[in-house]
Amino acid sequence: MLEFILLGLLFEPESGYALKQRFAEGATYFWDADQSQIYRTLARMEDKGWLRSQLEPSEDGPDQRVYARTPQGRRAFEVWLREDPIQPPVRLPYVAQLFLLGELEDLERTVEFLTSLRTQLRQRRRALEGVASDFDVRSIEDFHADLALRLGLATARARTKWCDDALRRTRRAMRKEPNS
Amino acid sequence: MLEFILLGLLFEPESGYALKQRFAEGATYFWDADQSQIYRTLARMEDKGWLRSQLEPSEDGPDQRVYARTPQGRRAFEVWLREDPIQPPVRLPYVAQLFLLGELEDLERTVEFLTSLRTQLRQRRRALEGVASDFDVRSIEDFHADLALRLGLATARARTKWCDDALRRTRRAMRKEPNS
DNA sequence: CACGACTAAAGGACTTGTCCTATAGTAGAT
DNA sequence: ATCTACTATAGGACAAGTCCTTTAGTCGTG
Repeated sequence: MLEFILLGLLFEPESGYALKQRFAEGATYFWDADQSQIYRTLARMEDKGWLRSQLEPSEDGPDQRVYARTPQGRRAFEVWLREDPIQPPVRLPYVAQLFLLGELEDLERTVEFLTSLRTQLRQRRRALEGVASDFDVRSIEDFHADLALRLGLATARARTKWCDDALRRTRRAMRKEPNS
Repeated sequence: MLEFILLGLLFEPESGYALKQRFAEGATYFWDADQSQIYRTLARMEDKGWLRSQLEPSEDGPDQRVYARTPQGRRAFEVWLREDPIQPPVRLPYVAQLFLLGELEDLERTVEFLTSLRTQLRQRRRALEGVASDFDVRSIEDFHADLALRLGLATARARTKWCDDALRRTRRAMRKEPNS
């Protein structure tokens, strides 16, 4: 997966270091990757012939290994792009926690949990809203970035709303059964 | 992560096989796990002293290894439950595809992609709605299961709505720039 | 009684991802 | 001069997860 994302981000040649920055900046809302993994993946991709690299002197540090897509790389990327939408494995740790929190029989703790979750969800929503606010669709690339961003936003908003509602419901349940 | 989910599901003793069924049935909306991984994880947990197991004859097949939580297991589980909500790493392959689809400069393909995605999202939504419809909150466990389910539902609904909107926007953009 | 479907457990091989550490150049502050 | 922060790459060790195969008991169907 990461291979194809890196291929996509390499529409112009860049170093592993710069690619890592790009995740930290923009791409965080659909993927994130460890520095170590990025370097290893780039190396592997070069072995496969999807990339070629060149050491280039840097102005503010040691030499950079700058990677560029090869025609094979571009082709592999397009094949991936034309695949059906790839769903991730369902893996929502905090939902698992919430689900299993039933076993504590302690609604007090559930309220605490949801309160903390609300903070997290709001943070994510605000982060996305921040990106969205200074976003101006000029190109077809921007258009797609905007679509992706809005999905994140829609998700984040639905979840914060759900969280508020869940808190209300839990507090109500607590008033009815203050013994638990 | 899986360790704690298994601890949670083992509120009563069960075999690896039965636990795998449970994922397939209900727990799919917050986690899924490979059969092979479940067995290995259970074995590891027994080594740690979180579980103990016993071979028991089965009525319809070979002997089952039935696992039960030990007091240490229960304690470890509670510690995990009391942790702050654990966010998963952001990893949305289909959003990455959509984002990078800009590089194809082919809105036709984007429409195709979104159409296919809509089918997938609707399926997930319907699956969750199916579970939700025959869901009756009787216990505090049910209450938490219901909260978790509703989060899935809210997410699924927001996403299908987003997808419909994205399709409309793309078709509109296509009429304006039919050359791309 | 042969066969397929289901129940049940488990290991091999591999990929992906994480955490930590090492190495080394550059540039500004003290 | 030295220290810190940032730029830059890379490897070791390990954890988590996937795919595939093996082994074996049970039960119903043809």
